Amino acid sequence: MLLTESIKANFPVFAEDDLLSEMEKYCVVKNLEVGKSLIDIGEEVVSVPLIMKGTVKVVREDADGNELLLYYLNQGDTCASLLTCCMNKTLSEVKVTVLEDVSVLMVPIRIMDEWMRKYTTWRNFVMLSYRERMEQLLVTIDSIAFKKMDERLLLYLQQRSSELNTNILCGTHQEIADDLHTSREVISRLLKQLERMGRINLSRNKIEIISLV
DNA sequence: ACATTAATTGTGT
DNA sequence: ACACAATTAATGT
Repeated sequence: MLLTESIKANFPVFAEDDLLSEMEKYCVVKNLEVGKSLIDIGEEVVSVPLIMKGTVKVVREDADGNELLLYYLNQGDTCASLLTCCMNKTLSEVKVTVLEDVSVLMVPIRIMDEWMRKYTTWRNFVMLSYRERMEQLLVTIDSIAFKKMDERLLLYLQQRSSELNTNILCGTHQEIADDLHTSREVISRLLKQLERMGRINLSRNKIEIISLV
């Protein structure tokens, strides 16, 4: 009842009553605070999170613990990588950590096979999540491979502001630098340039976007 | 309200 | 990349 309502509110695509009542029956809501981990690399994927509120960060990691940002997930999103792990019954390829307190709907893996067959809306949701994530990752990979840092930063700001649907991004220059694998100074200087061009406004822990085009 | 401290940001080399 | 200065926010008194 209450759960169904919040599912509807956050994932309007799930309109089928049967699917909704099964969700109500099998899924659980998890609330996690900043810094908590949803899943780590190598762990078994027992359920897939649908984000109802908050933000998480999905990363890969190399042997020495250097993190590679894959993508952020916000309200209405789910993790494409975990979906594949789920369907192939493989261990998690990614680490998912909470960036802003989240409330997630955990969909148990065992029920998903059935839903894929039974519910068109579920299947479509999964496929769409894949497609969108794949497209976004391709753009990101292109920018890593072919673009200079100034353009990569621009793309980063664009992606984050459109994901969150806001002109104001919170966080430090250091965090951006970590995401883009560069030094804080480089980011500070590039941001300063953008500010001088009148395209953003800077203040502590905050970037206000005026125009990125 | 003021002083102290810590964190973040700016800049020259 | 490093070193240091400047600025800002947080905290104690």
